[in-house]
Amino acid sequence: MKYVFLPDVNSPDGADRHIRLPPRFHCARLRCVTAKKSGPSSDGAKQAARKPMSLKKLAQHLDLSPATVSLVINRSTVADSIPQETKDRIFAAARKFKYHPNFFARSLRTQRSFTIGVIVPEVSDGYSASVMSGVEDYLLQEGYFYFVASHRHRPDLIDEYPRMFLERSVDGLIAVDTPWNLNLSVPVVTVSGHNDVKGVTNIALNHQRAAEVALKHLFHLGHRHIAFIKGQAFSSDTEVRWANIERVVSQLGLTINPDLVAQLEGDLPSPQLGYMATKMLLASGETFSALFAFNDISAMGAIRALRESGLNVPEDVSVVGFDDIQSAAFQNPALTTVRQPLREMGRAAAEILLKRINRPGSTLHDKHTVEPELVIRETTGPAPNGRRVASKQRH
Amino acid sequence: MKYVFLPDVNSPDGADRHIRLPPRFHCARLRCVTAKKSGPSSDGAKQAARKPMSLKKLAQHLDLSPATVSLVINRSTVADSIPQETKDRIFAAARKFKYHPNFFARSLRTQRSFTIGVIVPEVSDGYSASVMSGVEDYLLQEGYFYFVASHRHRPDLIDEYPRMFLERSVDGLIAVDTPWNLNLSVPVVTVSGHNDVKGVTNIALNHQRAAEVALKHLFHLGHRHIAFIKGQAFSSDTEVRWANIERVVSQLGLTINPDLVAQLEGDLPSPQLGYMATKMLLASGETFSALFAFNDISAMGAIRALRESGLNVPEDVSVVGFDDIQSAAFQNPALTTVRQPLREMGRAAAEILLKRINRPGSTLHDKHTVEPELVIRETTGPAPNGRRVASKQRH
DNA sequence: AAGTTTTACTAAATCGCTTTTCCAGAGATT
DNA sequence: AATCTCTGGAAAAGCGATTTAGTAAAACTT
Repeated sequence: MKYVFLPDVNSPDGADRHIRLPPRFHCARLRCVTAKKSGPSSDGAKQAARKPMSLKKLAQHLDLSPATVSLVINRSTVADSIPQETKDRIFAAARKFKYHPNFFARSLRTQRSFTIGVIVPEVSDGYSASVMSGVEDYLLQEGYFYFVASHRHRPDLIDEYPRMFLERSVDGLIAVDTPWNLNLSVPVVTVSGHNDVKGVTNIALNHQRAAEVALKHLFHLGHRHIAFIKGQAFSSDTEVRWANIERVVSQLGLTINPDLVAQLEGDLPSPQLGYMATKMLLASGETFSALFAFNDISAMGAIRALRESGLNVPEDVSVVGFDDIQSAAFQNPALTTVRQPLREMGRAAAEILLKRINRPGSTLHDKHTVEPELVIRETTGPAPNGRRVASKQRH
Repeated sequence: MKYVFLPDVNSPDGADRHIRLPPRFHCARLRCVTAKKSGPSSDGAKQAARKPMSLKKLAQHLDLSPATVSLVINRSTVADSIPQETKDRIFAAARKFKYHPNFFARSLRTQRSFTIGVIVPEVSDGYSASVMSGVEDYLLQEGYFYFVASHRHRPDLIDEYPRMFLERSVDGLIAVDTPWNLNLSVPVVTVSGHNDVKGVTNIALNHQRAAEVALKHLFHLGHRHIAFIKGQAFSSDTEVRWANIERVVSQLGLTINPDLVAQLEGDLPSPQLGYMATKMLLASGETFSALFAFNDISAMGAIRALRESGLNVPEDVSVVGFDDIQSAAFQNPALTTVRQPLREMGRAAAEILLKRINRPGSTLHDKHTVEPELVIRETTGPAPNGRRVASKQRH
């Protein structure tokens, strides 16, 4: 991706890094003005014929000062002394002329944009999209809009986008599943944040509980040899989730066989990664009757790999996914998985963020925990009686 | 969802419909000012210590006028006569003080926001998300940001959101799979738009070709009795796609059995809809060896319904989906489907939109067609020899 | 030497709104 | 009668840029 720099012809290298302008800003304006001068409504008849109503013109028409009109429209307490009749006149005129306050003028004045920035790994992956859906829900309801940017795990973009958001004067930021260590001048909320940054609230799953529900479910079904697919290093949850798995495994009196732990490698949002990890698991020659994948996508790949090795799911191997993305339910067989309430997490993020923006003084917790839920579908079943379990057919 | 109205205490009913403000705008400001006055940096030490550098202060520091600094920074041709040395000084100071032009001030002046609005049925569904991914790609690259709003097929929101976007002074709009009949003052591009609106470019699939590749594929595999799942009435593609299917079917010398046509009902983004449609198809008692679904999601539900009736895919019934959303490839068996290049469609939409915004005079085509691609995976196979074909087991 | 360009800038007018401060007149109170 | 308090507004100072229209001095022409 190309950055948004101006054509950098003469200035010393990097001199304008802090002055990033939208490209061709100046030129665009020039063109616009020129066009207007050359012919007010020559051919571009589509453009709004007359300029939109402004406060000043409205006031003029009403024979009042802009101040009065503004105060009334904004329902300032200062306008309490204005008689209802005048107020009615003002509202009527506003409606008649379809008056809308200019957003930029008002934001310029008030230093508030009612806009927040959302940064995600990739808009089109199910995880981010579900979170965003919740974020949007709350924000629009509260009169805020939001910008989205996908960093695709590129460290430079993870740095750049928040900066660009700030240049656009967002009132706050939400970072979803994104490494975060910036300390910005606006409130920030992370969803499944990686690091604990002071002052930013993190919306996180109760990972202890997540590991428990998944592993106890498998345990109760009789599984004792469980394989694992760990997440990539860049994913926020990898570490904490693994720590909790280890804890719960030992609580159950089991041990983790290091040969039955595979790791996702690479940044594709594709089951391919889980497929390859599972191939490695199978190649280890170790036996297992259950597999706990890092996420639903990798679980799907895992199932495919198992099938190809002649193993049935769940008869021979049970598989548990993580997240409960939409397509988890649509699998054949439908995926048993640990549901993260992604939508609610997004909603909570938005809610907490707005609270911080609008009540800067309020006591803030830097953690907000949500509970997972085991969704038992069709990929888990009783452990086979020690007979047919996964292991490479080494004749 | 609640609308973004101000508490409407005194004004005549509806009087402020045209004056929608972000909620609590006035109050928020008041609070902010009050807080500042009561103690400049009392406890909220987190807030930016000093105000960000402004053009005026920068100019003052440089002993130049704001005009000069602005001209240099914007690389106006008017600044051509300024000696390089002075320019260097300006850039150096800008960098030193981390000067960023205030976005609102500049937008207020230039009437450009470098922001566009995107309206989709729902952010978290795979279709919209893929398109958005392409849109984002191009927009961010060009220095634009975008707002997103999901209308969830609510007619009031389909009306309201574009209006709200305009109040925010977006430079243009993209509507994805959304009924559209507004004629706005800014350029609009639709993706899979329903209606032809004059002046708006529609990015559409070559549906003729889509029907051809899918049906010819099935035809060549020997399928002669094909069932169909039609889309919901609210979906943009339903009509045109169906018309093309009819055409291609007759070109192939086949006929459509009305009993083998089911329609998706309801607005869930869930395979449930396809499942039910398929149940109806099976209940009709008519035989079919192939099913062409309206989209991948419904195809997934269809496969489940077929399985439950003891029919294997693709041995007994071949299934073709539509869209090629991400999870299509992750199915077991992986879904054969007609791929819409959603990401590219989004990218094209953004590109065309920006072209319109920046070159209002340029000749515009109100259609941009993209080509589908048949992705043959595992849900289609040769037609069974007239023996085992789908039909309800009516003993 | 006078006129013309060029160079190197600046003044000032917006853009459209918010919000504090002020003010004149009317009515109420002492 | 003098003072005080409401009423009903208006003036004006910004917010932070962009951009047109100059302008004084220097350099160059003729």
